[in-house]
Amino acid sequence: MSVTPLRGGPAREAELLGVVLDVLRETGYDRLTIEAVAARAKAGKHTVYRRWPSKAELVVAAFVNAVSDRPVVPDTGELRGDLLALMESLVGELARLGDVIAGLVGEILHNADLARAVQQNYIAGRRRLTLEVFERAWARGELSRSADTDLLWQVGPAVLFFRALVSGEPVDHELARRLVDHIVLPIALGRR
Amino acid sequence: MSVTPLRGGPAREAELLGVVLDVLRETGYDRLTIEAVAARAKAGKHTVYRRWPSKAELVVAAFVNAVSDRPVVPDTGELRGDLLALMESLVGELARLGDVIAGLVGEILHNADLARAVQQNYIAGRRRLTLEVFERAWARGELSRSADTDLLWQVGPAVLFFRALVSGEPVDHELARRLVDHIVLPIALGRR
Amino acid sequence: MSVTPLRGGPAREAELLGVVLDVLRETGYDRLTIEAVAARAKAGKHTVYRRWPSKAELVVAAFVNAVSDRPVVPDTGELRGDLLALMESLVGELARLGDVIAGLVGEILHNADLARAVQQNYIAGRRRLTLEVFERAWARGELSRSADTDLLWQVGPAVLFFRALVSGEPVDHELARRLVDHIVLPIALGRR
Amino acid sequence: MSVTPLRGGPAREAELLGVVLDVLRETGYDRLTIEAVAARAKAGKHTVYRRWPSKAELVVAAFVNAVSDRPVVPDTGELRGDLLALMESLVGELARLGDVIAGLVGEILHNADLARAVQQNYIAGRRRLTLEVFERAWARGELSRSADTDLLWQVGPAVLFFRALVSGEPVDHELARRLVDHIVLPIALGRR
DNA sequence: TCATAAGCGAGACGGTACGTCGTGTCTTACG
DNA sequence: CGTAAGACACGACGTACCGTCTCGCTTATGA
Repeated sequence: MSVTPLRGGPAREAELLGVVLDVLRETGYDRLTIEAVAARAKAGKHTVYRRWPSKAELVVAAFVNAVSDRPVVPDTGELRGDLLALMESLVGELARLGDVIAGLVGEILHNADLARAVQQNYIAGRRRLTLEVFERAWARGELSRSADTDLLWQVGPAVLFFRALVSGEPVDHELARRLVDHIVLPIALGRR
Repeated sequence: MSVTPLRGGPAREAELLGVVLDVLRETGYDRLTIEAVAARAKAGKHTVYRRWPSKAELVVAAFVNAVSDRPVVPDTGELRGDLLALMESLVGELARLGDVIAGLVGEILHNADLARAVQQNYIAGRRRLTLEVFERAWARGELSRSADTDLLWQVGPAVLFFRALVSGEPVDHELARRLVDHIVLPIALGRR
Repeated sequence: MSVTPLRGGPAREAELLGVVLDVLRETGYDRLTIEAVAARAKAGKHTVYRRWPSKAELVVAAFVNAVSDRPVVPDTGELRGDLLALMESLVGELARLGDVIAGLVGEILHNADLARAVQQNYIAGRRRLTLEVFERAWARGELSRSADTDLLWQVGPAVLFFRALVSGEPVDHELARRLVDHIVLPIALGRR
Repeated sequence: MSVTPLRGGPAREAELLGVVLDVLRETGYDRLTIEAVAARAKAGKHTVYRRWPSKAELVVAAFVNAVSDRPVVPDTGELRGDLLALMESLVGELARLGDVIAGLVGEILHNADLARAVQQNYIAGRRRLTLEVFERAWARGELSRSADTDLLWQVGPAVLFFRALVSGEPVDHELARRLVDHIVLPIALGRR
């Protein structure tokens, strides 16, 4: 007379996506195998295919699931503090999800659905967050009227991505600080 | 008095790498198949494997081959012109090789050899080129003494990559100009 | 209340083995290819390899399957009739399975498992059958007490094999009759 | 006007054929590889292919070469002695060339050239030898007028082949003696 | 005496088959 | 019913041989 919950249901789903992240970290996107994911999760392949029809969608789901707990907009009362907080959260995110993002990059150009998913579930959020920070600075009178914020917002993320995924240089607190103090903040404030 | 190539040797090699670029553009890294490359080049699989032991090394070779004709250092006599020329050459490169680079990104984190190859054959060259531009500007007295050139050089490439590979926004002349005029040049000159 | 076969299981198996016989007849053992068998049966290679791990075992299985419906012991009430019946069944078997047996011969010396399989699944049965015929003849008082039946039983099969597989001479009813009347029967009866 | 010997010519040829026998003995016909033969003989593949255009012809050549020193017709003055000598030489031959013959058997049915080569270079010789023995016995008055010599001559070889190549039973002096004393000689002499 | 041609070892080449593994679909048996 | 398990047709993996083909190198005259 007990209610039978849909066996595992959403919990099982999260479990599977967690396994996807693990496998991605260990082997990379190209060598990730749906069979391996199912095996490690002690699931049948059908249970995976029923939910996500392809490797790309599976990995996107894992990615979206992992970034869905969006960081709260920081509000330190000062542009520099807000920017540093944003950069720090990105640094942490890259440490956790660098592999996932790297794998997705290879697909984005050949998969419009994936491109849209990343754009809407990830980029847009980051952009929004940073623009809010700029808006608050504008309201406080900190922001230079000439700052190209639509370009400026992505300088920080872009450099972090570039170093993490392409050039292989370290991505850490010190880098975040240099980016803010030597590039983003001077441009935003309109002075060097 | 003609040089006798070792039975098609280097010529065949370039031919194969050209096919790799074609296939990459059409299908992306993940779905690139050595069998498909061999078939399209009317080569036996062994002919491919003899030269490049894995898909990753094959694609790296295609990439290195495609970028090996390095752009000459531009010298317009003015920092802005030099930076614009650098950005323009990058824009063109991304149009030609965006897919290849995207594919490589997914592997870099899991393949130290590949990371090194990209670093040495690509990143280092771009970095050198840009730093030379900064040095000439310094010699001309254009460059601010406080500019963090070691970070600054990669702002342009990073944003271009970010937009081309991740956010999917357009990468064109206008973007190159905005990057130079709104971000890189102000920081380099030390004024807004 | 019907027996549910395991998804095509045994039926598919017999189908595959039939294809093996066809291919053997057309091309011979050396040129038989597992890929060709799978293709002709519209099966994946895995479906073949799952059941038989090597070409030799596959061919043995096809052979055993083809001879598994053992001929009934003939009982004509007279030694000559029994022997003729045995020879005739052999003649037919050689017509059907000569190629298969020929292929196996090349492997028997280098494959103990195969040797045992042929010995137990084929030779032993033929031997048993013939010795029963001799026993009945003995019971009837037809058989010479000095007949070396352990050697004699294989004279017929040996000559048929020799002609079918080695010397290429015809193997037919007339040969069977000559073998019985000129060799085996005289020795068995103890008179010429 | 001397004939130019093809460098190393016949000697190298015999050497290669010797290697073929070795490889056959070790691996069997099906797994014999022209590449392996060439490698072991430190020869280029071309050197092998120049002389023998296929595996079957190569092996036939090795076989013919190995049996080309035909045994002299024994003449012990008595049918039993002659037959024993013939059988003994066959027993030895099977020990040396069983593998080669086994391999050939698998091809004979699908290769008319091979069939003819074996027939002419091997079977015919054996047959001739044995019939001569029977003729001498006839001349001496030993042979029954009713003996079917055309069939009888191959009883011995057939049983030896059958046991060596198919049933795997031992082939030795004792077997040779039993064959002569219990089968061939009684039939030949027309008494039991 | 020397080029010169042939045989040679070596091995690259375009292919085919190997035996393994992953794909995405489907079926079975269980709880 | 949703699931774990895994068979299935398919096709790519990376390796090994196929039979053809060029390479240089030797070697042995016959110009």
